Amino acid sequence: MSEEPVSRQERKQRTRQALLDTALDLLADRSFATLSLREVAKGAGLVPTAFYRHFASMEELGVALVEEATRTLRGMMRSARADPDTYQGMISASVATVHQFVRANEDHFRFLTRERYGGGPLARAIAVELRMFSGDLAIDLARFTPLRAWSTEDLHMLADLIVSVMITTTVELLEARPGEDAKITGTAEKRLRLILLGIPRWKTG
Amino acid sequence: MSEEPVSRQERKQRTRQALLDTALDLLADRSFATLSLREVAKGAGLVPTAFYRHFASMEELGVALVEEATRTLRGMMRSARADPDTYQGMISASVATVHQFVRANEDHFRFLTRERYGGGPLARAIAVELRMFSGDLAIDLARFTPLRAWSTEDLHMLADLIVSVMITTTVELLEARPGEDAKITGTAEKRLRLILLGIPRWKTG
DNA sequence: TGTACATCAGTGAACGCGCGTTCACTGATGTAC
DNA sequence: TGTACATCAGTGAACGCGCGTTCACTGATGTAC
Repeated sequence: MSEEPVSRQERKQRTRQALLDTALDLLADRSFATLSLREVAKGAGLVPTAFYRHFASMEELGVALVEEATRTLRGMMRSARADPDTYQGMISASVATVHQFVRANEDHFRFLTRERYGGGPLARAIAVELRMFSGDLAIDLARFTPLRAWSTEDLHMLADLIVSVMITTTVELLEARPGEDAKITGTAEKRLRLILLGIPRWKTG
Repeated sequence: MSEEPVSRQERKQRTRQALLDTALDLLADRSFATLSLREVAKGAGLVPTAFYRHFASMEELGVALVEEATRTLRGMMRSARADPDTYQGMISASVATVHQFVRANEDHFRFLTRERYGGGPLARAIAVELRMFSGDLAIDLARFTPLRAWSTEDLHMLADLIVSVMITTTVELLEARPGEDAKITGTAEKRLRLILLGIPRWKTG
C-alpha cells in the first residue's frame, strides 16, 4: 500500500488508462461499434459525464486504442528485426516472435484483427498501419541475397503474402483452444517455408 | 404491371426476402451487431412488430443471411471446379472466378469477410463454412500429380494458404477504388504462382 | 509558512430518443361445406 | 356457386430501458503572494 502523493495530472492519466483498459476488456467478444460510453465509464468506476474529461467521444477513445495496439505491433516488428540471417532461422524466429507477442497482448491483437475488417472508422487507420508494417518488411527482405534482384513490386507482393500468413496465424492463435499453440505455429512455419521455397525459381519483373 | 394473383405464402416469402435485402444493404459500412430490428423492418416497409412474423430475433435473421451468403460462396466453389488441369490455367481461372463472383455479389462477400472476424455469434458459422471450403479444395488439390504424394496434413496446409490468399484478394477487391481490379487480380495470381513454385521442392511428411 | 483564489476531475439530475417486446386488433386470403 | 368461418401477415398503442449529451455543482489540488 503506497501512500505517495500523486499529482492531479497523474491521477487524470490513470483514469484515462482505466477507460482504455475497460474498453479493451469489454472488446473480448464484441466489436468496438457496440460499445457504449456509459458502460465504459461505469467499468472504469466513473459517472458517464466524467468520460468527457478524457475523450470528446467514443470515436476518440477508439483512435487512442488503435494507437496503443499498434504500439504493441511496432514493438513486435522491432523484436523480429533482431532475427538471424538465414531463411530457416528467420522463419522459426519470426513465428516465435508473433506467438510470443500475441499471447502477451491478446486483447491488442484481437482488437486489431477484429476492427481491421469491421468496416468502422478504425478499419482505415489499422489498414494504414499494416501497410507500413508490410513496407518495412519489404525493405528487410531486400537485404537477403536471393531477393537482391527482385523488383520493388514483387518484394511488396512477397511481403504482403508473408504478412497475410502472420495475420492468419494470429487469428488462429486467438481462436485456439488451450494446447493448440504448437500445432498452429508449426503450420505457420510450414506455410512460410513453402513460400520461401518458391523464391529461387521466381522470375521477377 | 403484372396483376397476377399472388398467394399468401408467396407474399410472405417476398416480405422475408425484403427484410434480408434491407439488412444486407444496411451492412454496406457497418457490422451486423449494430443493426436494429426497427431499422431493418422500416427499410422493408414494415412496422417493427411485423418483423416477428418472419424471424424470432435479429440473430435468426443473421443466420439466414449467413446461409444466403454461403450459398453464393458454394456457387463460386462449384464454378471454380470447372478449372483446367494445369497450374497456370488453374491460377488465372481461379482468380478470375473469385473476381467475377466478388464483383457480382459484393454485399455477400463484404458480409462474410466482415463478420468472419467480428467476434459475434455469426463468426463461428462462417468459420465452419470456410473450413469446409478449404477441405474441398484440399481434396481437389490431391488430384494434381505433383501433390499425389503429399500428406493430408500438408495438403490442408496448402489449401488453407490458398484460401487465405483468396480471402486477402476478396478484401482488396471490396476496398478497391474503381480501376484497380486488374492490379489486384494480377498480384493475386503472382502470390499463387509463387506458392505453387515451391511445391516441387517441398519435402512432405 | 499562511492565506486567498483559480483550476478542474468528477458528480448528479435531467432531457429527449430509439430500442426490443407485449398485446389486442384488422382485414384480406384461404378453406369447408 | 355461395356462405360461414379460420387463418395469419401486418397494424398501432404502449411499456420500460439504456443511450449520449447538457448543465450547474462540489471539493480537493495547485498557484500567487
